[in-house]
Amino acid sequence: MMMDTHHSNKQTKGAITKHKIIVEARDLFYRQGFAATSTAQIAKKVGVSEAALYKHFKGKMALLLATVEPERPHDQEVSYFSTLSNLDLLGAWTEQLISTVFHNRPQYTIIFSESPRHPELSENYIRHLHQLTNADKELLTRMDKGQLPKLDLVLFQVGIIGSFLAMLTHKRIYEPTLNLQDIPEDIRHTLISIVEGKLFQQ
Amino acid sequence: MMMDTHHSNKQTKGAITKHKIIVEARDLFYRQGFAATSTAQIAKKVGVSEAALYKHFKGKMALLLATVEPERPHDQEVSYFSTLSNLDLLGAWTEQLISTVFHNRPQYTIIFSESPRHPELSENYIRHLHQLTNADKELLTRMDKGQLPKLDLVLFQVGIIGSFLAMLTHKRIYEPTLNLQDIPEDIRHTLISIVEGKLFQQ
DNA sequence: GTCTATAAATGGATAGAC
DNA sequence: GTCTATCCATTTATAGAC
Repeated sequence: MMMDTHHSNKQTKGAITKHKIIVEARDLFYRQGFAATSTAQIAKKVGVSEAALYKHFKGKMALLLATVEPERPHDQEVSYFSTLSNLDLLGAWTEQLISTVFHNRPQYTIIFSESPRHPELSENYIRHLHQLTNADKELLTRMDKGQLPKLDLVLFQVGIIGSFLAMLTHKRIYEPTLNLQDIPEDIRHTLISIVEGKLFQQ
Repeated sequence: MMMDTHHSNKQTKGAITKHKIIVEARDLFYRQGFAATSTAQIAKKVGVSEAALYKHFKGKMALLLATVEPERPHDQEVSYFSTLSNLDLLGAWTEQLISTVFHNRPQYTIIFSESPRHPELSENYIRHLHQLTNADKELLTRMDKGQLPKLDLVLFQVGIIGSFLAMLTHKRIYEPTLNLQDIPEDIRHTLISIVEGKLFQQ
């Protein structure tokens, strides 16, 4: 009845089904939005009955929460970041951030678009955004030492992610054929330039 | 039956009702999202029956389209912008952009969040974003002359707006008591610094 | 132009058999 | 753990009276 949520390896039949449900629900929430997606549609896509779906999740809301767990970025060693110049550190920080967001687009898109309506989601959101990577820590250290100007890193991060997701959406709308396997070069360039402060520098 | 949609002055009773419907629907779409808002809820808030609502709009979709018409920014004279230094022009451009977005938050929020799902909305979106202000034109002129680096202005604009809306949402979530009558200073500062390229400049 | 009443379909969620 | 069948509230939208 409780399923083996404490296992990360999906071995039992039930766990496999549960995982499938999460994957398909995430895809639908991402593409159609939470409210516009019905549990019937999810069940159909997974190939199970709605009743089965409700054995794995208490409700649609519990399912939403399960779909937004982002994977951690491939974090580098602290020592690596500490060797970088300010500019290179900022570049590496940005690269890591947008790479993480890009490879977890569905999760981030769902969180950013549904958070205002679902406070439960915000908790998840801050839990991840506030979890500092080594690049974050190195940035904060240098801000403390006065080597970099101080700013609200979380707010800035939110801004960068919001900007990134908006540009990706824009491109998808006007180039529907676009295959988004890699981060489009113009978007990457714009973001890196923004962070490194050379957007309108001559 | 067709109402006087060609008049901008809301004089007749029907037109007043129609305007009220748009205002209340916009507010609900903004706060709850399109899919999560029912026509019954809108009608109740306006104080009319659903049937009346459907006399003014063919369907929920037509109503959505009616809610996202942004007002034009208070555009300055070209001569004003042409006197500015590059940095001041960028500052003025950003100020005008975020001011327009801020005072039409519901419209921009709805457009940005619902566009991926509703292609009809995208047309509206590009119609407005592509409509160049005088500040836009001056920027493009200087890019052409090589006085400023060239970049995709629309994509950049989308990025700035996405960033702005995300930061506003972030603040609203973590400071629910916040009275958003003016643009929060930290957000304005972050955006201006981004555009002027002095975010991490020392 | 606005109402009441209602159609017709779909929404989330559960009971109970296997 | 999964199914069929079903409950009941809500959904968009319309018919027809006033």
